[in-house]
Amino acid sequence: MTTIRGARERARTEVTAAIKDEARRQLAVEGAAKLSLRAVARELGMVSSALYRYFPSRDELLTALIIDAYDAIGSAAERALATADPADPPARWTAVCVAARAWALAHPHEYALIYGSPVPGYQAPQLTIEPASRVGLALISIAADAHRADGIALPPLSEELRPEAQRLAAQLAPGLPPEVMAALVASWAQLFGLVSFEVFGQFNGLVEARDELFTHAARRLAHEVGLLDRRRTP
Amino acid sequence: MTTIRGARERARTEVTAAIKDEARRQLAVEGAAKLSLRAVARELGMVSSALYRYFPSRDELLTALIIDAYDAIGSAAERALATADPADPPARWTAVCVAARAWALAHPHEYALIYGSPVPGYQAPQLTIEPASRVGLALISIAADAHRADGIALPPLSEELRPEAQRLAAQLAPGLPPEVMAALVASWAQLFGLVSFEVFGQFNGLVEARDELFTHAARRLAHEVGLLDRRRTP
DNA sequence: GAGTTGGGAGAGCACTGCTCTCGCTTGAGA
DNA sequence: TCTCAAGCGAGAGCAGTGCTCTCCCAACTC
Repeated sequence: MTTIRGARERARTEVTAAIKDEARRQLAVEGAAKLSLRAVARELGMVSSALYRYFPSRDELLTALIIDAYDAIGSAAERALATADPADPPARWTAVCVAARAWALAHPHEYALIYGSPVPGYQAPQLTIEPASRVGLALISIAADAHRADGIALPPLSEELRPEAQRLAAQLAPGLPPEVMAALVASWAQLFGLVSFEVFGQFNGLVEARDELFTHAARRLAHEVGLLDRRRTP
Repeated sequence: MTTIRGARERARTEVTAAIKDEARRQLAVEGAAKLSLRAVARELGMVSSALYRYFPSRDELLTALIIDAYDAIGSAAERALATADPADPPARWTAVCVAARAWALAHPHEYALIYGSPVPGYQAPQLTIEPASRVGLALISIAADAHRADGIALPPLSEELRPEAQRLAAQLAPGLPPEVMAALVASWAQLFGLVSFEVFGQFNGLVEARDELFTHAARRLAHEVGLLDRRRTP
């Protein structure tokens, strides 16, 4: 599909990328709320109205940045998963958690864009839900692999929660016990609670040894979804 | 200290409260980013510059709302703690969690103000850290009470994390084992991860039985900090 | 009662998102 | 090859924003 496109089309994708890059730059400095279309245009040497040829509104620009951010943290997680020891599920789990946290700490404003307060009046379009699920899917795949290899057993769920967990398991990881599925969804949210507290400054002046606390918590989460450390329990 | 103040002073506190109320109203409708000083003033029948007699800037108004929000969710948690069965630590824990979640779902924009992305360029002033810790302190007190009553034993921490946990325990709950303290801090962040995912729409189109998932996760968190259900393990 | 202070009104500045119109340039079809 | 619609940048303009400054009246203090 790398046909030689016309100059116009090529220019369009280049300008679009330049706008996103500059917007990301301003995002990193000032945060989403202060991201200004006019300032982006100014920095790019164009007039603000010209920018509307590429993004119909400020919200659309933000949506593009949101999708890119989801993809960035998602691929960071997937890269960590690919390089971790396939035979050590807890290590794979913590590797993904650590990678997600590292990306968040390196890109706090982009992280805030996707895991902070949703932009006012803004409804996440269908387009974002697929990239948004990549980290979660990485976590699920770890549990699914571990379950295929050794089986995972967790205490049974309550009557009220089991059907939901079964539905989710059927949808996302057929064969995975509902108990594991429920633990996965909860752990997924809890993981980002840990990251958000750190990125958003909730630990400021309270927790110092954040690396250690995070890896400790990530390991406990792995235990919570039933991933057992073979080195301890062979 | 309820001395009869002059008309001026009384008017000042009344107008200040009216401004905050109207701001909160607009916050609930549009969200923090669209909260406009001019709109608040307009709605109150005053001119925008007059509002600056009460709040030196938009950020100061937001800070006031933030403190109020922290106090609101904090007192909701404390109320839940006060009415729960004192002899049942896991029940006390889940009661506090459920109360915090209920407040968040009822006041999503105020919740976003305090647990979402920090307002751009905004540094939380010292004033906010005390009200911000009320929910956390409620959780800590549950574990401290349970530890005093029955003792809590958890697996030992790593060498790297123990000193930090000991420091935190000495500062916040003298006598509490560092293992419990570390679990508390992590659970505190994880709790708000669950709430944030729900409030910010991360569960949209994925998780339906949110009440059940949340109470399940809250119970697991209680277990994680070492609160044992006596009815199951007498 | 005189003087100080608090606070509302209004104009104004620099900025924002967004629209609309006016041209120039590009590229596809006749 | 020529034509003509589509793409796109420039500029002006609108309604809104946070914030400042000046003016002036009313309230409180001495």
